Amino acid sequence: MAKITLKKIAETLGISVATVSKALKDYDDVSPETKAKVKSLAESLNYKPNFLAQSLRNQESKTIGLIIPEIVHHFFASIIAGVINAAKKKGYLVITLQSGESYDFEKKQIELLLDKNVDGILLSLADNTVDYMHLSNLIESGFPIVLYDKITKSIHCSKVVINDQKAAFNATQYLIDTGCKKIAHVRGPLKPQTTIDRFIGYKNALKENDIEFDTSIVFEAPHLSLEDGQKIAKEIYKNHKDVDAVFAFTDLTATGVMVGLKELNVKIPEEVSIMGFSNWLLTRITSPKLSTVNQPGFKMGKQAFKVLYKEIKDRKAKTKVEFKTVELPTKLVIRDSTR
Amino acid sequence: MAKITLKKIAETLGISVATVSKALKDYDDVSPETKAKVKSLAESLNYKPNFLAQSLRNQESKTIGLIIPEIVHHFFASIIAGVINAAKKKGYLVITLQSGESYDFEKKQIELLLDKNVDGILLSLADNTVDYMHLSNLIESGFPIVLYDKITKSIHCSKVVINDQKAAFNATQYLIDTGCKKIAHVRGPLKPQTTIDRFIGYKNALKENDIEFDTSIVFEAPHLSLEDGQKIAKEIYKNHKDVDAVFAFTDLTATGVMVGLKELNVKIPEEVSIMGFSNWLLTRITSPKLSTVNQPGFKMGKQAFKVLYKEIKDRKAKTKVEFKTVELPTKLVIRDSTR
DNA sequence: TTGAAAGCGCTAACAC
DNA sequence: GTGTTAGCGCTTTCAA
Repeated sequence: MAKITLKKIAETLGISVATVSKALKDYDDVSPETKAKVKSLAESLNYKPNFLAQSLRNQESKTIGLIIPEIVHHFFASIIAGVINAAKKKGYLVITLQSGESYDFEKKQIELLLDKNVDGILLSLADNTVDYMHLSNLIESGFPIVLYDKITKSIHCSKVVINDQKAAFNATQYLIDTGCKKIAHVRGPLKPQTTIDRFIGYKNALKENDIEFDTSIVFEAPHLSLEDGQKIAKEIYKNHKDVDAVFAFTDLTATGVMVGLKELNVKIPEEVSIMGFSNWLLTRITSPKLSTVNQPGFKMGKQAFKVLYKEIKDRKAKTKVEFKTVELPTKLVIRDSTR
Repeated sequence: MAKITLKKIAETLGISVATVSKALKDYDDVSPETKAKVKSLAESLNYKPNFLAQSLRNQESKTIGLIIPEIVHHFFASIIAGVINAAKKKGYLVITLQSGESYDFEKKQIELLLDKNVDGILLSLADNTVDYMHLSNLIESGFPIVLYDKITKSIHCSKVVINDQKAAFNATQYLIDTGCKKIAHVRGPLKPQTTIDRFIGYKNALKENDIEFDTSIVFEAPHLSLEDGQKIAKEIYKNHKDVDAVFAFTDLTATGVMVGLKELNVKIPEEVSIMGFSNWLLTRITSPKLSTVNQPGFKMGKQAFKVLYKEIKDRKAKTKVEFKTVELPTKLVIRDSTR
């Protein structure tokens, strides 16, 4: 089955390609009769415009790029789903690429996407991205780009984030409200803003409640793994017996702490409350079930696309583009690992 | 920064566009000097060919489509990662779309991708896909398409699968070898081939070991959810006290069975061994840790792309395309939920 | 109301 | 060795 083109339609109808094109787009300088003829033929031949040709001509590919740190990860996978979902509604397709938390990859992926003439890019910064020249240049040149989740204040563009500070504050406050007095915190690797923000939220909650901040019970989980959590559990058990709650940067690590403490016969939540972050699937499977903060990945993906879409439209229309930062609300999900 | 085109280079150098194009492609009918000039200018101007124009001209987009049943799913996410990884190595980008296990979506997504001139499609059948006309037409027309994971025998094209029968056989055999006599099976929804194959593997293992097949201890988990498993656990506890092992279609359901039985004070694995399937993250978090069958998602994604890539190349070269089915090996992962 | 012509950026057959 | 030309399929002036 050879491809149906405008030309073919034009030829069989004995009219010009231009008229066919216009007829199909409902231009009002084409007679109703011609329109009808063209449309019905196009329909019956199952004509599909050639996207490539359209893109080349219109300078837009109706495709966006999505750079994600790790695909195999519940939260990020949700984001992908959200982006694809929102994009489809506007006739956009999405090319997904993985940065693997590496600055070099991140740069390369952006290049790849630009080479492919995507109309915009959705980006979550790799953890070790330190300079932002590659981005600020792009943005300055007028290319639509929206940062999501892992962002940086050093870059001036639209962003979609979770209010990590507030979320962490609420989580910590909940622990305090349920009678915990000595709350440890397991933080992630130093660099990303999320690590910093959740840490600040935690500290602020302590301060607000006149609880002394004790730096010796703030632990770093370098890989945010289960094993990291288990190690930290031992450390807590050994040197910080008075800890009665742990607020961890992410569910997996929280689970690690929980598993570790359970192995040492610490009762959860009677002796120690555990609070995670993200609300992954696994939180419903641990025993006891993990209390956590719901991080709306799917919504974030949708929202990020919407913001990007608006920017793409605005730029096309030469409207002034206003950068904005959208903050998505989180919700505490209280299960059985907290008192 | 206006885009650099061949034309611009040609103009500044005072030569023709054609020569520039050829020089950059190292055609040997261009003088070394010209080549050098062109290349160095292109380099310094940071010239990037326009993909759209190239695609339009060459009738290939260097993009493939990937239709995945569910993105937010450990196994499928691994596949996405594998595909993207392999594709990148060959200069291909991938557009991911989700079928949500719906036949109608599946059809629509394929259309979308074809409209976008992708060079090939990787597809895992939606569970409720029943007729295959949309596919067989495509394949007949010579479009490269490779089925992965959920396939059907009714379609003649290349496929990448796990040997589900063998995997299930081995899993069941292991249960038998460790002394289990009455092994229940929790199967998935009826339609997909995977459900059937794992069931057959289970049955074959029983037969091979002269264990009577008892249809009353084969349960169906309609949603393959944790809850399904929990319900089945109750049923087993109530009406089939002699069951001493459960082989479930997937880890989540296996976990459900395990959680359900534990709530009824059944000892795992002493009284009942539990075997899952897939080796998701959660298997390392349950207590006891779940024994399971490793399903190599990343590898499957890589392999699927490779097969598709070969087909794309072969078709371009007008070589005869030979359909093949690649079977990926699985591995038993024995943890603590089995004796 | 219609169509010829130009052009998006690139490639390739062919002529010089 | 280099350039001319034509064309991939589409859109959009502008002239008829």
